[in-house]
Amino acid sequence: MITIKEIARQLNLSTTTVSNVIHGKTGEVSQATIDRVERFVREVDYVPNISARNLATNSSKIIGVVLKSQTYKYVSILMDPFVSELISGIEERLREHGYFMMLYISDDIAEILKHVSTWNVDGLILFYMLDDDGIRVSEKYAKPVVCIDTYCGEGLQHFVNIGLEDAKGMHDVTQYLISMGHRKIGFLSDNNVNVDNARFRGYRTALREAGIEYSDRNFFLLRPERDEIDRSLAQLVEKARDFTAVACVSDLYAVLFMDALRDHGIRVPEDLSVTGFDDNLYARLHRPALTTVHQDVAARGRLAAQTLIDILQGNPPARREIQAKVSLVVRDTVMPVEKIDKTRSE
Amino acid sequence: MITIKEIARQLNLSTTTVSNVIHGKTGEVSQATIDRVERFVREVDYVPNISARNLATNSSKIIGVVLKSQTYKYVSILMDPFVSELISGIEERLREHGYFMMLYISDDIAEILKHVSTWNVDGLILFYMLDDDGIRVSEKYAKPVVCIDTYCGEGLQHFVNIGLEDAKGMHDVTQYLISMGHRKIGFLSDNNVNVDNARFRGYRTALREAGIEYSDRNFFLLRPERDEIDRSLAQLVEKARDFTAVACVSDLYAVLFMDALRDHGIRVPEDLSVTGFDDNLYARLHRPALTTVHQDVAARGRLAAQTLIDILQGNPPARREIQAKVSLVVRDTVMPVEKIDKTRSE
DNA sequence: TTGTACGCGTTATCAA
DNA sequence: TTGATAACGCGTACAA
Repeated sequence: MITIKEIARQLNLSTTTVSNVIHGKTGEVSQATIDRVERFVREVDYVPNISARNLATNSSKIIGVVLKSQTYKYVSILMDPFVSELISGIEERLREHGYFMMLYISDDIAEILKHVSTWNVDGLILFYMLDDDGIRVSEKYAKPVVCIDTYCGEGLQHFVNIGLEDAKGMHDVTQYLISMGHRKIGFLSDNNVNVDNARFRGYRTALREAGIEYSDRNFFLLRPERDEIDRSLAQLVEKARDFTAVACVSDLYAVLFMDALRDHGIRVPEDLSVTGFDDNLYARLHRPALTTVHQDVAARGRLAAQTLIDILQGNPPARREIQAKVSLVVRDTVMPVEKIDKTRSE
Repeated sequence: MITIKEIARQLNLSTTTVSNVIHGKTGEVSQATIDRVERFVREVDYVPNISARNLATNSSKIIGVVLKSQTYKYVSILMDPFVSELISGIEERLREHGYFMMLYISDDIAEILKHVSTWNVDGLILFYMLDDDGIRVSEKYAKPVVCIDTYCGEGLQHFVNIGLEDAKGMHDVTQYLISMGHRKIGFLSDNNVNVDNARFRGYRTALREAGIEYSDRNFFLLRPERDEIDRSLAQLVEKARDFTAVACVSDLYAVLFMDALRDHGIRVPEDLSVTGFDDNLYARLHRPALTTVHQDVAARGRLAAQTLIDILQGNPPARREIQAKVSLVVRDTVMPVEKIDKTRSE
């Protein structure tokens, strides 16, 4: 691998001049030398040594993408289609701007912070980090941080969050169910904090606006742990017999729930209407195709990366909370309630 | 961030001694200083600067994972569940051994090679690279390379490939179809080279062993391009009326095909038996659940990473071609042919 | 317009 | 048992 020093020697120039030409600081270099250097650099296929450059500039061109490894739903968090799509968007935008992505998958915040500082990472993108972890990062780490789907509480004032219209999306899809005549509408999730809570609030608001009463029985709480999920689904299927529709917090849960329903002889949408949230591959591949709330995940990834790059270049966004748009996608899992009552098998 | 030099100054020692203690080269250091240094290092939370270390050792702890971005099937190659799972396996094993993963997604081999040499990457994992690209990498790049699903031809003698029992898997599932009485069995794929060709050969072998004749009409060639796929699927559905079973080259295609069948009123498995290959989430989530060939993708990712680490530590594997095991998974998309004949709706 | 010389943090080779 | 000191390749202030 050829070095700047060697190029300078062969061209009978100083390393400064060569370096200046390579970096386009050609204000004080004669056109003749510029040409000479540029031609030679191309010829010998010069590639800078990033380690040396990082050492000299006290920076890296690395953006750390931090994922918590703990997950019930998949073997690895990388297998969550949401995460994959997000990363693909982040990666694309970072690459366009000459940054590199380093993935940190761990539950141990201390370990992550160690890596981040050994590599002298220029900025961080955090995904779905809970409040206290975020605060620990924020204390130890002075560089720009962009979060995704993290409802940043106090103490994270200098974080930027790339959120989503969670409440609006769930409100719209619930309202759609109501417009189809449904009044006994359940909400299915595995928790009720952060993103899930925002979606729940959208659901509640839609009910309230329509004058429909809510009770705790409406909450379909799924236990997602590997050895609990089947039993939990079976219970929720039984519970569903008292409802005409269930709005699920995610497409994955909607699909799992629909399959459980089918296994117990309850047809979707003839016996029960079901909706999802996210509009990922599951929603599109499943039959009947899922009525759901669309979000453009890759675009959010790009947005997160872009926001971080902007901050690094001295252009912080106007607001600390950015919300990406959602839209309702009507497919085949919702039926008007009058038809349901007619065909109901019980 | 505290440096070795600073530690040495505060402790009234030389950087050499501090560095030696940190690296456990304590053969020639007194116990007293060892303790003193170790305590201090822990106290000030010393973290090495990787850039400086890489510069000094002329190596990095980075493994490059190279993916070709070109893909019809997904927005980004990262969204292929196979790729996600593979990466998760690679990442896990690399992290366990103190290596870091850097993802390179591009179609431009030259660009990838440039990145690889700027970062002074210690080794490379290539996924599904075609022969000529592999050769170009091999020429410019002297460090260890492990391929995944790349049928390495000549000129890639120093590459190791982590393959799969593709032929055996397809042979077994085809044989299973035959054992259920099927004789009119199609093979669905979008090409017939490399992995797909190996699977095709397994299919052919099973037919031959059973004395079943094969003609080009048996090949269900899918056009996967975004604006072609629907028409292509419709044609294949029509074609399927002359068959009792179709063995698909992948779960994704099996699922897409089954949905197209359903949309055209052909039931699976009552009217047509369908099988897949890979046993990913699609196969498990789809209803009817897909009969398919199981492979443990994450395990292959770990194996690839482990093989590369072994090579880096001076323990190259005995064989250049390693084949991971597969096994048949019987679920609900295959029916004995006699039942099909009875219920056939045409 | 070009060149010299030093610092970045670490490792490694010697010498003490 | 420990310590100077020279690399590693690059960027840059300052000098010429």
